[in-house]
Amino acid sequence: MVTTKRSRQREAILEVVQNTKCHPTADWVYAEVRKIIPNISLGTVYRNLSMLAENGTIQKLNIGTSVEHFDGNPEIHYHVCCSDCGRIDDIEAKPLENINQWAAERFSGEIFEHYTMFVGRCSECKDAIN
Amino acid sequence: MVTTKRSRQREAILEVVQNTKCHPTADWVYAEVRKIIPNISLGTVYRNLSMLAENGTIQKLNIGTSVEHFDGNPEIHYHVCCSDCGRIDDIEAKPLENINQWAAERFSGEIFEHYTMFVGRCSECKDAIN
DNA sequence: ATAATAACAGTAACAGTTATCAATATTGAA
DNA sequence: TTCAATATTGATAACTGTTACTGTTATTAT
Repeated sequence: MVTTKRSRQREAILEVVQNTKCHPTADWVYAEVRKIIPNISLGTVYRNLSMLAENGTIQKLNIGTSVEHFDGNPEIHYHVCCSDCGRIDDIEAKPLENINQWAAERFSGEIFEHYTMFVGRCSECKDAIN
Repeated sequence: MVTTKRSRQREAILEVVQNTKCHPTADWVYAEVRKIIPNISLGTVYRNLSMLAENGTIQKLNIGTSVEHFDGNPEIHYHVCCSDCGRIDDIEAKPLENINQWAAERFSGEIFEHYTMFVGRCSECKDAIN
């Protein structure tokens, strides 16, 4: 039987990811968690982020770069990547389910779900221009 | 002044990418091009794929894995990734431009464009089930 | 032909991530 | 409480996909 034991490291990692809106990378989480547990290892951060994503507590995002990002909100939702500063913001809305139907009508197989990434300019960078 | 010189390697790479519908990785292209130019180097494949994507002849795709894929069709369009076999198919339609407007209404910044990746089951895998 | 230089093959370096392993921490039962 | 079983850890090596470097080769304009 495979049980799961709690660990202070995992709990700290989860707290860091849940308490930011910045859709962090493993490295960013590592730097933050080290403020709480200074000798935590990077491998532990990776291992636990994957574990938490696997069991649906958080989600792993693919934002179009080669680096993986994480989201403390496990609900699937859209994101915007600012083309000026790279920041990732949420689109506060439910995914458009009818798009799956639209795609299915144009595809010979089946459609289950979709992921959409917007590219834009965040409000801060927009303001900075003017 | 920066000129561009033709090369047999680049032309072979382009032909391989344009003559497949499989949205290949650099490694796959490398294997194919070696059938034409056996001693071509992997670095050359990467260099030219990037160059061709940069100048808009082909496009670099991010399909949600850590590996980059390429598409001989430079027009932006949607894709479906088969959750059974991993194959990537095109959705034969223009991107839904009004989605940008929809997103902009739910976001404090600006929206320029979007990328959508569908997850589904290709027709072959669908048939294989029955 | 020739000079200038873009592109090459081969290979080392790099970044992000995963795997390995002995030591440590957590857990449930005695 | 102690204690045995074992999940998790820190440290580090290994791995993967990609990029950078370097001396040589191929393309191009003159």
